[in-house]
Amino acid sequence: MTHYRLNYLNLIREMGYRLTPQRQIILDTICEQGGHATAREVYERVRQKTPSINRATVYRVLDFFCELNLATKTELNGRTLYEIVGEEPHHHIVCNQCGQAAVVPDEYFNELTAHVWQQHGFKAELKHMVIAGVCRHCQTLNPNT
Amino acid sequence: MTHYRLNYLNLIREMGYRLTPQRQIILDTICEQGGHATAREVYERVRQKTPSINRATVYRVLDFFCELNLATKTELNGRTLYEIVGEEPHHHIVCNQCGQAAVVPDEYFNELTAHVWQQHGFKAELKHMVIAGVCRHCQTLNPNT
DNA sequence: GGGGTTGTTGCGAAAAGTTGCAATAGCAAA
DNA sequence: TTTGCTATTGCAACTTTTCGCAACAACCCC
Ligand SMILES: [Mn+2]
Ligand SMILES: [Mn+2]
Ligand SMILES: [Zn+2]
Ligand SMILES: [Zn+2]
Repeated sequence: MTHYRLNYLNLIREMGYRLTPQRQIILDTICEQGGHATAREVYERVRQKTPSINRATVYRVLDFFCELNLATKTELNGRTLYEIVGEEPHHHIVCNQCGQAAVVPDEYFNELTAHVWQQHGFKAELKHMVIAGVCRHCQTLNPNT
Repeated sequence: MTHYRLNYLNLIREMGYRLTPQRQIILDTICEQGGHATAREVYERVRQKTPSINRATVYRVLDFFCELNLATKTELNGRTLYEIVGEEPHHHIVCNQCGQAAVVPDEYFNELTAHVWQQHGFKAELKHMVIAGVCRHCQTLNPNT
């Protein structure tokens, strides 16, 4: 949140990009929101503070943050969600039936990362994965299929 | 391809859904296309055969196929791609730098599936995952970062 | 502080994707 | 073959996302 703000703003300039007020406002907005937010939610909040900011700018800045690995963009339950990247990357399991989402740690992917590295020399950079399936609760409710 | 056609068409009816000409045409079109196809590509091809088919129908049928696990919908390199599901599920590794995509087998995900099962009682149903990262080639070209 | 370079923004319009609703047409049953 | 039920489609309007381009403004240098 506020903690990362300075680091992130510095990062932008260190990478040779310009630190515009739009980028600062949008960054702050995502941080305030906390957790996942849609482009629409970010835009609505942003325009309340600064109505002059254009919708296209919000989309472009969100993509820009993803490019810098400062945020992630993920499809979850049919919604496209943005989230600020913290120190520890995390991922989600999402139930196909009830839609409930839970967090899972990055370590679950260690073996997968090892496989693609050994077999393909591919350096996986897993940011914000979504694992679809059926949660414990829905399995007991619906023990067929 | 043609091989699956009958099975798929039967599946639709066995599940209690209606076998409409639109669904057959769209299924054939994805099969002909082979591999990944965007909604737009499918729509363009479909309308050449049968211009009366509406764009909304194409989107709805594509979603319908995904619902039945007859197809998958995946974001890859900024494009939303549909693909017919074959006997063996497969996944992809995609290079963030050059965009090259390769196929990886389902077994790479076995440990991940085991983790979420043991820790969360979650039954993962991995269909068509995309693992982002840097391919071998781009690593040698660009050994920084 | 003023000036030049060029990355970014706002704007308008187009493209992509979604939705509600009335008309159509599968398909099962008679 | 005909009939009835209702899932599915086409249509049109709507929302969401993208794009090209001219105007703007960070940032660097003097
Ligand atoms: Mn998350
Ligand atoms: Mn594929
Ligand atoms: Zn559930
Ligand atoms: Zn590459």
